[in-house]
Amino acid sequence: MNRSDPLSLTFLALADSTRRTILEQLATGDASVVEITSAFTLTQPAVTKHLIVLERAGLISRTRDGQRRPARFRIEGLVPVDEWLHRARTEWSDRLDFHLAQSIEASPGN
Amino acid sequence: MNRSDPLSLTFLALADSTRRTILEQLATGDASVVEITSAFTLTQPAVTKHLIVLERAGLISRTRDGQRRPARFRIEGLVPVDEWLHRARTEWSDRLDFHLAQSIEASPGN
DNA sequence: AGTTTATATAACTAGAAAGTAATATACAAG
DNA sequence: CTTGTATATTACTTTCTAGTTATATAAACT
Repeated sequence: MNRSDPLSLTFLALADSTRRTILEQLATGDASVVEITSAFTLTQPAVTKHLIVLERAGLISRTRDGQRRPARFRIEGLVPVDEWLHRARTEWSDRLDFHLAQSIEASPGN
Repeated sequence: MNRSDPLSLTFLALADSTRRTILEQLATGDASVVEITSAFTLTQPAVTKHLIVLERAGLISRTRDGQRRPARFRIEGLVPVDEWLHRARTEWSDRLDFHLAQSIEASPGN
């Protein structure tokens, strides 16, 4: 298997503190590439690349404002991650509980 | 910034469908390297490497059973991700709502 | 039209990640 | 103590990622 499926792309986009910080900044409002760049010790092309990663992950959209192309946080992009986590916490922990119970039943003294 | 902080390590570990499948398998109970390997078309060293990535991310622990070193799913390892997501969904969406409200207030007709 | 400003693209480098085959280690069992 | 089995490690290759500088494109402004 590889890491080019949508969920992997989203997890991958989040696996970088620079990109998470960009999302945090975007939560305060849309921001242009120049504005985002000024928050880091990074060059403009580096920021543009991060935005491409975030966009492919569905975590931002790009708009148009004159010659600027501001980025906008897409909170819906987090839904698949949220759903995966929810499954892990519910279904899986059920199963974990089940197997734990089995072990206890099978243990000496039962 | 880089991607060696704990949260990035966890997101990175999850950004691979093979590793997510391993976690899913472990949710049905502990499994040895050989058992995990048999579920994939991968060599044993490749699986060992994936387990190391999952362990560094805090998502599994390794136990000892004779010559086997079964892996065990650590559901607690998901807590930091869960917290990050929760912050994003609550605080951030509050701020997003706030800025949206500001835009509406500032718009012509108000 | 020419200049400035914002963003994107190209070409490149350095380092990390995922995989392999081959080998070493460690424990179990005759 | 030798053999078999489970896992780890080493050495290597390939691909991907993040960053750079330099340049191209595109819109805005005189």
